[in-house]
Amino acid sequence: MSLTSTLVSDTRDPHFVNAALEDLSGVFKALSDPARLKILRLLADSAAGKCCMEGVCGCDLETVTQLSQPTVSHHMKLLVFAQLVSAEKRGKWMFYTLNPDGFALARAALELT
Amino acid sequence: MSLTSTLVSDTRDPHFVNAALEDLSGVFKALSDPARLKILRLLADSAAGKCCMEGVCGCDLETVTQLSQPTVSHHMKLLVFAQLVSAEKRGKWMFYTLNPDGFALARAALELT
DNA sequence: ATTACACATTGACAAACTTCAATGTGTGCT
DNA sequence: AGCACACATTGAAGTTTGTCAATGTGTAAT
Repeated sequence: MSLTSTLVSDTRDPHFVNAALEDLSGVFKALSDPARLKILRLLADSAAGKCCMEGVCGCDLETVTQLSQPTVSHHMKLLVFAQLVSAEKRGKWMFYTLNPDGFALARAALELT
Repeated sequence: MSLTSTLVSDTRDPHFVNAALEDLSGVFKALSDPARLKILRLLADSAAGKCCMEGVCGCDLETVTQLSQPTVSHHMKLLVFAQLVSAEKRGKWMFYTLNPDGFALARAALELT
């Protein structure tokens, strides 16, 4: 079952509720690290006002976050898995852009108040 | 600085940005555990349609989450600290209700897409 | 081919997290 | 006073997470 499919599932079905809870905790876990939040903010800022789907490459994220290359790679893997970020390989570089899917799931889950 | 004060701060001020990032990661961390998500969902459901500010007591949360009393107490402490939940002592019981502040902060942070 | 670069993976380690048993604190009842 | 109940705190065990050095993989240039 995909992450997004749980969004439109019958939330009274215990199976879907639990699945959604698992996916949700993964999304929020991905959001729960300062380094990853900084990365997301950078991706959001770089996306604004530029031409279509440019993205930010991994090596730039190393300099911004002051983290090692394996650590950045690890963080991006989590963000992509949580569908908060999309990754696209172009030549030697990986370009990252925000993925609305994870954000939509998180936002929907926060509609409790 | 309080959690909510960062909501209305100038987000271009690096000091406030970093403070907000720290608080944010705390809120999302509080949201990143399945047991705590289940608790929040229960609080939301119990709040709907009932008379003003009744709340759910801790002992009921033990039975719902199938967790020990110290574990539930630990989770509630985190949720209250993240301002996702408000706690009120009435007699022997602690009554918990959703706190909109933490949810508002989280929602505001997700407005990146 | 060789070199250089960007990224992924592995292994390891310290820190943080989740959980519970044991114990402490406060409240209300008899 | 004494007891029972609800919750908090402490201490400990097992798991997960964040981080980096070392190494592997793939791409583009010389």
